[in-house]
Amino acid sequence: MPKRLTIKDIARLSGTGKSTVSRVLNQQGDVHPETRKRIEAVIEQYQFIPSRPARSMRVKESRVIGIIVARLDSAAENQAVSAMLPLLYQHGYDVLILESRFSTDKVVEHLKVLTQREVDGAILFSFTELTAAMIAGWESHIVLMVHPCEGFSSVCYDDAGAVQMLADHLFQQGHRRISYLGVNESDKTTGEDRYRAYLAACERLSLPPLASLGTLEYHSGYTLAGEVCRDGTSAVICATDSLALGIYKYLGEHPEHKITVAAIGNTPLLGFLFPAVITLEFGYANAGELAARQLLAHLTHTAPARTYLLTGQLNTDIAG
Amino acid sequence: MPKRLTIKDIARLSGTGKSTVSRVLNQQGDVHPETRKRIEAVIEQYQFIPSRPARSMRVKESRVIGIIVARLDSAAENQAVSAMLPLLYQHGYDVLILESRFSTDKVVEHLKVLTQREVDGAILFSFTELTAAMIAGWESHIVLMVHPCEGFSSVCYDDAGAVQMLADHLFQQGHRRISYLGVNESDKTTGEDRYRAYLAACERLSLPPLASLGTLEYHSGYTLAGEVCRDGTSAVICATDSLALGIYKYLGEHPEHKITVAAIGNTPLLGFLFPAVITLEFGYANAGELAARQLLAHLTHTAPARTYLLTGQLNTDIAG
DNA sequence: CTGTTAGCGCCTTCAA
DNA sequence: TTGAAGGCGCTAACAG
Repeated sequence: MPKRLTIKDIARLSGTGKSTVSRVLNQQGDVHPETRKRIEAVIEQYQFIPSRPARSMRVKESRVIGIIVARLDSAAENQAVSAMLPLLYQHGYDVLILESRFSTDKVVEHLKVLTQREVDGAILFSFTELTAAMIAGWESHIVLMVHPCEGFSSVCYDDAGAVQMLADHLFQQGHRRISYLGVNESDKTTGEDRYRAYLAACERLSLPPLASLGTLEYHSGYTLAGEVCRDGTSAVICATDSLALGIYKYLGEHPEHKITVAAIGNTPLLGFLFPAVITLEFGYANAGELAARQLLAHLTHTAPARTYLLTGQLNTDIAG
Repeated sequence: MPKRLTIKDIARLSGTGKSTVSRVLNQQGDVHPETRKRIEAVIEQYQFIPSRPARSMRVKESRVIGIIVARLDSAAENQAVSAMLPLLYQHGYDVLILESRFSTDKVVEHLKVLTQREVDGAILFSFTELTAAMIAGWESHIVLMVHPCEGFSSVCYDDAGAVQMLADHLFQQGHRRISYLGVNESDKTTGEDRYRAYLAACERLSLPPLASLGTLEYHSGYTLAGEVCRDGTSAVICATDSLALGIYKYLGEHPEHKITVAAIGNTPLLGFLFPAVITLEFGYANAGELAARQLLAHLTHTAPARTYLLTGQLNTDIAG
């Protein structure tokens, strides 16, 4: 056990005082270039790393940020988190990951824990039921994902634009019976917003709407598939890639239907199993990076709250 | 800003000294029941939480543990991690999650970071290339997942037993041509161990082996499917659930084959899309919990290194 | 430009 | 059983 060195040690080793060492460590104040070199050499030689707890205690900032995901096993959230981590670590922050499972209770509980842990900031994957009141007090050091909220920074997806893009694309391909398989409107973005956009698209393109709304799971897609694959439907837009998987299962059992499937999402599996699918994906990684940067901005110079709206990208690899 | 209280404050508030408060906080030493009650009341009333940095500094233990996963988006790893988190948090540990992407370089780098952060322990999702040398020094406070290592605690899966179980099951169902779709032997557990077990099973059951080895991705399963779906093969064992997805894609395009698919893994998607699949799953959540408990054991009372070998469970919902 | 000093909040002797 | 005192490693005045 080499017993970690302290700044006092390296002060002695480089023949200076603690404060000078501290100054070069935090690159603040003026230090004579030569003394600096000398100190840096010693630091390098002994691989000295200042103690975080000691620094935290003194400075009253933990250098920790919390991330509350809805589900640890969500592909989209995972991609976003993967993009955040390197950035945050790189800026010297530790990251605590918590899971809400879409429970507002869990969120407020986690937020309380994060407060107790004195974290410097947080990134929260939000959802419909979450109200501004639940995150009150965090405005200056939190960024929301997916769901915006007045007065808070957030990075969200352009749900309406996505459905619109999908509908237009299918229309251009000649489809005149485009139905929609979605999610219950109680979910604001994935449910209501996307459904509304579908209805609007039908209106705009003068198409007869045919839709069915269920839950997020692929089971729901399978169950509801029959309701949208009829009346001469030639294409269906799915609010979610898992829903599309459900439909494909249905189509596999009902080969008489010749239907084009389009979906929002980016499970690579979907495109692999069913190459004909048309997919629109938001850049989740990109979103994560944006969120992390915005949070960092909040933490360094008090930046104003800002909302990013990410637009999707069409993905029609195989289908002509 | 209510400005956090310190133990000094609550000492004053409860009319005692700092040390007494500290004693009840750490439930150590003898404290008069009455004084204790009084202090606890104040603590409760003000929702007092002692400062972690201050405690860490004094006690020289960070109460942080690191988890290095191979891939953030691995379903199996996610399940395991989900099980660890609550346990660890519950015991007062913060958790840092890092991603290795199967790179030994990343692992040693992360391990170094964890050392610098003075974490108390770590859980590492290991893989073939990882050698004992790379994790030297961690023996007393690390637990490995998936791959065992001499002198270190680990929780692993009984790969050989799993393949054996699958083979026996298929044999009992009357299959006499059972082929194998696996992973390159350069991967010790998923590759070599499972393949060897398949060969052994063939030997034992006097069946002619027919196997093909590729990579972990489902693309590989699709590509190699043709090589194992012939010579009268009636069933194929897949080393991995993703491989099974590849086979199913192939089978979908070659309906002339009537083949039973069995696989190790538990992607719920697989069973949903192809209910006839026979699946053997290790309890990943269970594994995670075990690992967390073992690490906690190491951290509290220096427990001896120990290896857990988890056996799988057959899953044949639909298939008769 | 640099060293000295004084705590940050907590735990741990050491007396009382 | 309890309080006072000391110091963990670091930063931020404050003198030089």
